[in-house]
Amino acid sequence: MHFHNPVMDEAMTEQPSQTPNNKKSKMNKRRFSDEQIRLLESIFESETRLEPRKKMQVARELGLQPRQVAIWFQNRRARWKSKRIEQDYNTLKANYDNLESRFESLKKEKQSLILQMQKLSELLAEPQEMNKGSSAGGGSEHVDTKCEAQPSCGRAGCLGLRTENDGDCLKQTGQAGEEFLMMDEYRNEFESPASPEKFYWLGSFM
DNA sequence: GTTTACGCGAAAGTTACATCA
DNA sequence: CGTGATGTAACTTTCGCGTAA
Repeated sequence: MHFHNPVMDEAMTEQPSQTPNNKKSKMNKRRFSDEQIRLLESIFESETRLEPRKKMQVARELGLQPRQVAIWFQNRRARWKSKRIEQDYNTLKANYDNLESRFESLKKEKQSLILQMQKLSELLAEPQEMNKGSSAGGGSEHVDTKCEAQPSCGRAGCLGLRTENDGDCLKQTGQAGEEFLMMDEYRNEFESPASPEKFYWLGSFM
């Protein structure tokens, strides 16, 4: 199969010059015919690079200069690459957006859990306030006076649920405080999950 | 075995032109 | 018809690789 090539007829006959001066002049640039493009595309589908022999053969078949075929393949590879980069970008962006929205909902969930915890602490603290006057009450839970001094103590052991180790509740309170502090740091750390490192770190929780 | 010069082809970027809204 | 945007053929520059001397 041979193609008539208007490009060859009108411009290439006078040897597409390499000199920049001629470039501008009368290089009557013509697009390749649909048939030529169709064949080039079908070849490109199976091989994105042409061996010199194959290039000559294709050029002969299409009625083009081997150089034209080579250039077409170069340009086609470039187009293919930029398209792939665009696709990769879209995929990554979709993944990122998805992750970000999950992160946002987890953040909200965390906030509501913290709120719940605070309310529960307050609820559990109320009976202790009432028991203050009657510490000799039969069968009542042991109330740690150190704990009363630390209303913010949110640890289970300090919520009137006595444990082996809550002898020194102050110490635990300190730890709990640090824990909340850390949570704040954590929140600040992730207020803007835009940096790749943070993004990576976040990934380990998902 | 190494160094050097050379040719070739590819990638990346640019230019010039055709086409279309 | 003129114009800006877009697509693409062709070009230039740069680099890496293979090869012969």
